[in-house]
Amino acid sequence: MHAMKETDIPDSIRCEFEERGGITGIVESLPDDQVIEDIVSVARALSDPVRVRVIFALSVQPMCVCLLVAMTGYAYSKMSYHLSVLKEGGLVCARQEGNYLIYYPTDLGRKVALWIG
Amino acid sequence: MHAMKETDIPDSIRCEFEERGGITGIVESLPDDQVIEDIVSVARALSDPVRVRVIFALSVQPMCVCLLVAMTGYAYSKMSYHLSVLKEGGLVCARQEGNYLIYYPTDLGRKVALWIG
DNA sequence: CCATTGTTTCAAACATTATTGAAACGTTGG
DNA sequence: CCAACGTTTCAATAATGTTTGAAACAATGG
Repeated sequence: MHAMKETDIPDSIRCEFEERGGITGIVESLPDDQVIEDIVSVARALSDPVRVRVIFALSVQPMCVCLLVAMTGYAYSKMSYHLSVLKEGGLVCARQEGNYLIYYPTDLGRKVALWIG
Repeated sequence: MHAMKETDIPDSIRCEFEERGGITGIVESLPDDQVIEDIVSVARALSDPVRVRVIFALSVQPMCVCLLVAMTGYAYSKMSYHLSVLKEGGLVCARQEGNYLIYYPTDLGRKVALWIG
């Protein structure tokens, strides 16, 4: 009879691997699903050059959409879309001032802009 | 004649905005394109839960693809694809050992795993 | 040399995101 | 109330990303 083997593992890592409790042990040491999802949504927000520029610009100073549009040359609808992705990722928010919407980074947005800078 | 106006700006930000050199000044203070692209490629690498789990797992300990496959239940080709995205983002690399490829985090990968954890 | 094992590559199907222009919404000033 | 302005929403299209299974590759052991 052949022994029941979990998975073949190269010698160089088997020992360390088993000390850590094998697959089960490692899986248990990973962050839970909610944390993973939060990381992913921030990462998604930063995974487009338009949005990275916008969040850097906003962390220099809050701006209305019309300024962002003037700065980038993009259409309003495009900018609006990207701002909404940044908002969903929790990186920016906005306050209304008269006819204008002024976007600015959240605390998280500021932290992230510092990290990646 | 109507004056040539750059863009209408709400009062609450005009002053600060002009002190910073207007659009030109702000654009100049942004990171240059290459830096932005690097940020985007790291962010893209982290913008999928599979990959976030993999990079956490690898920073617990280096693993061959077969272990990652056993750990997640994904097909080899799928895992291989995600590993290649992580590699392009500069977060992981691999060394060959006999028949096995053992993936491990780069310095950047380790830093990132610490930050986001 | 052959068969096996671990891994990658490829092309096709599929799913998610991004871009566009037009229309709608809310606020302001006349 | 009406017109103008800043902004968002929507639906259609275009572009990217992801998944799948089959085939190819490279290293190992017989």
